[in-house]
Amino acid sequence: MVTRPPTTRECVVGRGADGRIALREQAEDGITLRSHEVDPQDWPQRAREIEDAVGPRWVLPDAATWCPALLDAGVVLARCHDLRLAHRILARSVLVRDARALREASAWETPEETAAQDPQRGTALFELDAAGRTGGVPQQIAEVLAEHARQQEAVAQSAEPSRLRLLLAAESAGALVAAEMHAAGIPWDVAEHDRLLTESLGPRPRRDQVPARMAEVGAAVRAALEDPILSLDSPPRVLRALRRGGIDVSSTSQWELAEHDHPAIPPLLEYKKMARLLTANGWHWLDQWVHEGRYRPVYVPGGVVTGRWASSGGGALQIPRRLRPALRADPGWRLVSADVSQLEPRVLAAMSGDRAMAAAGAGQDLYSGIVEAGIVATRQEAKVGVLGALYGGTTGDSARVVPRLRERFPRAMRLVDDAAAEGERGGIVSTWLGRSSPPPEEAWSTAQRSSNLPDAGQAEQERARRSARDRGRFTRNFVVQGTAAEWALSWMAALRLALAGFPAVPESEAATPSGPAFAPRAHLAYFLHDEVIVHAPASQAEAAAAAVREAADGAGRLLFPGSPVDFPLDLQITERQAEK
DNA sequence: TACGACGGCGCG
DNA sequence: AAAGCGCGCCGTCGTA
Repeated sequence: MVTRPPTTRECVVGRGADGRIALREQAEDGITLRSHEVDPQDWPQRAREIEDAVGPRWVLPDAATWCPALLDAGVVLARCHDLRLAHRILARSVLVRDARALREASAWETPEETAAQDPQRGTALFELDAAGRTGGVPQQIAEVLAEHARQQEAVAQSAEPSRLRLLLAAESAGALVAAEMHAAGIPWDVAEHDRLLTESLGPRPRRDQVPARMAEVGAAVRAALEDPILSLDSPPRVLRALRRGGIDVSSTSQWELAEHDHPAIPPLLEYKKMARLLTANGWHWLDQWVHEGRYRPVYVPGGVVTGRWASSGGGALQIPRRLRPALRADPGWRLVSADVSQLEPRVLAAMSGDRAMAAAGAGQDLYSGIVEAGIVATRQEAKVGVLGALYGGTTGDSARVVPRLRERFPRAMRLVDDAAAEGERGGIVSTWLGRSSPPPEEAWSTAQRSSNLPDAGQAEQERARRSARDRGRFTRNFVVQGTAAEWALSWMAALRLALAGFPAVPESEAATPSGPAFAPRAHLAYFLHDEVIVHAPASQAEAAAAAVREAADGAGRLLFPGSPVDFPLDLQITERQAEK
């Protein structure tokens, strides 16, 4: 029997005395092996040494605070535990049997998301607020260690330690990915973007002027409505003008406008499209968010209650499809773009163990599979029905199709129906790995209770029932959307590690500094719920594509061992994104 | 003048 | 076409 000396598994990071950075290297069982402090200017180098020598799990107060400076110095951490994100999950997961200690550590209860980040701002490691905290969470090493201990205890005593560990690892990997993607940026072709804008709107006008084509189209609307000074940017005024012109609409939304036949309608719809493009992704956006050929949005991991990412500034999750051609690889590089087909219904099939639903999607388009199984007549019906099942559709086609799905996919439908019922009762639901939905607000519960009292009026009862159904639709979707987010995080986490193992390509292939810490190798560049884009040297594109596929298979096996559900990808290697 | 609500629309 | 879920961002408008 050989006893090996304990090896470092974790390195806890915080602030020490006199502005120094404190490190605690710990063994598997939490025993401290080494405790030291470094000066801030030595920190990236020391982190690199520890990373290379040990490859620990880095326990960080908040990866969003710590990673930028490390990445600036070219240091990439392979694994971390983000205490801020983990706290949010554990403090309200129903799998945690006793979350009191966590909830009492109120300094870790931070707002849902960070403020929009000024893209010009530097990445100073520490900007202390009045309470001596950075990024809203405590940084002092003693408090960092205390929180880490609370979290480990909470997980160990939970009903499902292994699931929660997976969730926290995935969430933390996501935090690293977000920091790295922000540092790397998305390769963006400014000239192509400008060309698309000019094509649609006319050439870039002088400051605050309306682009020429847009002005023409606006003039056509005013002429058709015989209102020469009408402001088209004010829905109420446009609505009044439309009604004066004899067009009976109740709003100015495009789908309602599209139903009417009037000479003002086509130019108005076109104007609205143009205005949207100009204000959301026009030249001003380009100036603000794209620098040196890179678009750097601010991702907010865990920013949505379901666990999806949000974004803050730059509109990372809303890039219009028509601008996709501006996404272009560097010369000699490629974009490896992949999205998962019907991620949410597949996740539902897997988590519910619904074999019929798994079979419908096996190796093919899930909606077509539903048609082939004779459940509905058309792919469109299948899609509307499935979306209705996931979102709680009660009208039109989905109301007609959902009962048929309930008959043929009873286990899948029971899972979402149960989640809805739980939500309507005011209960809490959880994702596959244990992220729990927020409890109802106090006002909601009060309204539900009072509507049950004998003297409650008809209107009050109806209002309460409607808000119960609203909440039911939220919890119905929460379990699926949240589990899909977990699948996507697992996918990215595996992919990230695989790409980090790619060799750096020779200098000649590295046209522009690229990738995490600007190593010239394939790296993640974009993520959107069920889609990733890898920016890869041409020589690594095929290998990156294989890694994307393997990571997707791996995510399925990790979350749903033994499940027959597959997660097929639509994958393309291109120099420029297609418009789609 | 500042700010939140809201309409509208982009994304999954 | 939207519907049924989750977002962010822009501009307007009413109110403080």
